[in-house]
Amino acid sequence: MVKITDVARHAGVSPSTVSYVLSGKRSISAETRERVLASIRQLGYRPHAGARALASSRSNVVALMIPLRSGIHVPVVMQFAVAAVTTARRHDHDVLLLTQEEGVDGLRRVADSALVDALIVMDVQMDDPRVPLLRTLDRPSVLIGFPADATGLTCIDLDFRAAAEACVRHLAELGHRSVALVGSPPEVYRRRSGYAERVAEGFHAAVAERGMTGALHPCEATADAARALAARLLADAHGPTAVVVHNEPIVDPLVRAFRAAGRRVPGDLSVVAICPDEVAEHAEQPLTSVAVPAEEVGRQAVELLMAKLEGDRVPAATLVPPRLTARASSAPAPVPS
Amino acid sequence: MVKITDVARHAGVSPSTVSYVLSGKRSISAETRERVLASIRQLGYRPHAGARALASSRSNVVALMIPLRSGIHVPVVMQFAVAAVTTARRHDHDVLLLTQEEGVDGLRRVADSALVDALIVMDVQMDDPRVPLLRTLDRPSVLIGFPADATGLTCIDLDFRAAAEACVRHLAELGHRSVALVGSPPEVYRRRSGYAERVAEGFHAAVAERGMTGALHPCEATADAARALAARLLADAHGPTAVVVHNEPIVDPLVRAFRAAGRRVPGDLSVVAICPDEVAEHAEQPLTSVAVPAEEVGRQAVELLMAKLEGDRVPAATLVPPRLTARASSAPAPVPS
DNA sequence: GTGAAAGCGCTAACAT
DNA sequence: ATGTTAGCGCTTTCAC
Repeated sequence: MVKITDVARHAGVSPSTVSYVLSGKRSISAETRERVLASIRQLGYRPHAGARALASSRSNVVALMIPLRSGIHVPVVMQFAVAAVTTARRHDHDVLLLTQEEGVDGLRRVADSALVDALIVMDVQMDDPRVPLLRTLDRPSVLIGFPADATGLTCIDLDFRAAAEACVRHLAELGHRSVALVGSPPEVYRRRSGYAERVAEGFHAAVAERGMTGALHPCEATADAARALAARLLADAHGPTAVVVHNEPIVDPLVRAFRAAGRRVPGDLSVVAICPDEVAEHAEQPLTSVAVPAEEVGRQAVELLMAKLEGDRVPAATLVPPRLTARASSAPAPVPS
Repeated sequence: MVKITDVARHAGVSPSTVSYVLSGKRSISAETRERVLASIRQLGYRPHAGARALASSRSNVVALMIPLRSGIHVPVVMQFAVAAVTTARRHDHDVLLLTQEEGVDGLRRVADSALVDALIVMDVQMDDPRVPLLRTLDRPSVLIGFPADATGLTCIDLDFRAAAEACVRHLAELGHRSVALVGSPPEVYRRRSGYAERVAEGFHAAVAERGMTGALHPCEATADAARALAARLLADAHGPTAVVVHNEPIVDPLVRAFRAAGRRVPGDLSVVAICPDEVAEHAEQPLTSVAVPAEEVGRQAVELLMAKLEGDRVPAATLVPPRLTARASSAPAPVPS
């Protein structure tokens, strides 16, 4: 293994000069720098990560804890993780992958052992056991999602409240007066995931504000459940003329069930989804949707973390504004017959 | 930060004794061990990962490089990654996440800097640029998938050849004589992914062996492409009575297209898929399938890696045998009218 | 069964 | 602008 002293000898300088060339923490004459860099290249030198971490108390690794639980769309998690890794690399950091399963102890372990400099946790619940830990940890962290009490923490997520409002507004502008929200599985509400609650809040607020009617229908993420719910929604003669869906896996089955029941989409029934753009684009019929910007959230989460590592102050809350794209699944409300 | 000398003082022993209690690398009297462990607990001691890595030249971290490319089913990658992390943790290792994008340089970087002790790479191509590097690296690695030349490497994957054969055998036993293989997108064959080629080989071999007829049809992973392909397959009066599908995203659209064209599945046409069990189970109609055992491959890949780290010899090739589960999409071939 | 002490390879404070 | 050197916290010989 080639080490910093080898490079130093080869370049005819001291080890510290090599170190400073690499870190840029003090000015080096152009000539010396070139000589050192040439030696590094020729010898194929790579600083030893452990030695560096020990001497500098910086590992240049961040932890990313990903959720495993049901009711979470897997591709979104992947998109997020990939964006996080890509962004971290741009800041010369690596990403250590932890699963939710590891829980609070896992976070404590990697933080206390100085394996990581900072942490990102996804899928934060209203009452998340990891939150108090993160508050006491001496290392910076960023949460994806908002716990009930976010004091002293840095959180980021899609503005789900505004997302739901955007969906209702879009439908209201098309003349719809009665809408339904097809939500996450009941389990998600039971464990109080903030995003699900916020979608419901935004939906109800927007509906109330406009004097519309609208109800929340939690739904399991299975085709059967989607069909059953579709049947219930259609059974009511005064049922909704539009549906907001926030439950990726059942978007397609739900639309098919409406069709199978003889309803045209969007002729008789409009559908707006809150889902990743790819899901909306690749549905059988392209869907009007508010995007779940996993890539952007992942990128920004890491940017926030890096800023904190640099000692910068960052906003406690970052709400990514929703972006609604009108596609083929929403249309003016049918004229009452 | 509490360090090993703090623990040593607190327990009234030397630092080396604490170290040995933790590593178990020499015998310690039960009494001393208890006293040391109690001190560790009381002080909340965690060894510094960097210091450890420096002194022992072992980081207890393994790199996992995941694919990003199209034509790869995302949930399978996730399943694999989660299984790898879970298994690594059981062996007291952590997982550093790299993206395919980082390529050969990324692998070299984490290996040469001693950030990781070992590496796992997924989605290995027949002619993969990472293969020669892994061969020269001084650190052990395990490849998911088989390159054209696997000399000196440790590879593991589902036995795709046997998987295709199992599908054909199942159909042959049901009396089918003419079958089609709906494969991966053309791009996947172009970049020579081993698994796609092996499925094709196994399919053709099994078909030939039984004097059946059968052709490969690569297919883009879009519903449109699936519909177009279904139309082509059904246009031929002497077309197949059964289809083997190895392309997760289009399994459902394909079956629906057959139905829409008036073919009953499995009455007129049998369908067998090579896909994760969840896809087969949660399809509109449960599908007969050979499972893609992502979880098992992930677990075994890490077990192999750990064995290599211990200095054990491991098999160069591990082919996970296919497991076919008959479900509602395959039935005896229709009687020729 | 236990202790003393020499590094592991690097960074950064202190020199000049 | 560069060199010298004292650690960073741990593992592991060597010694008893």
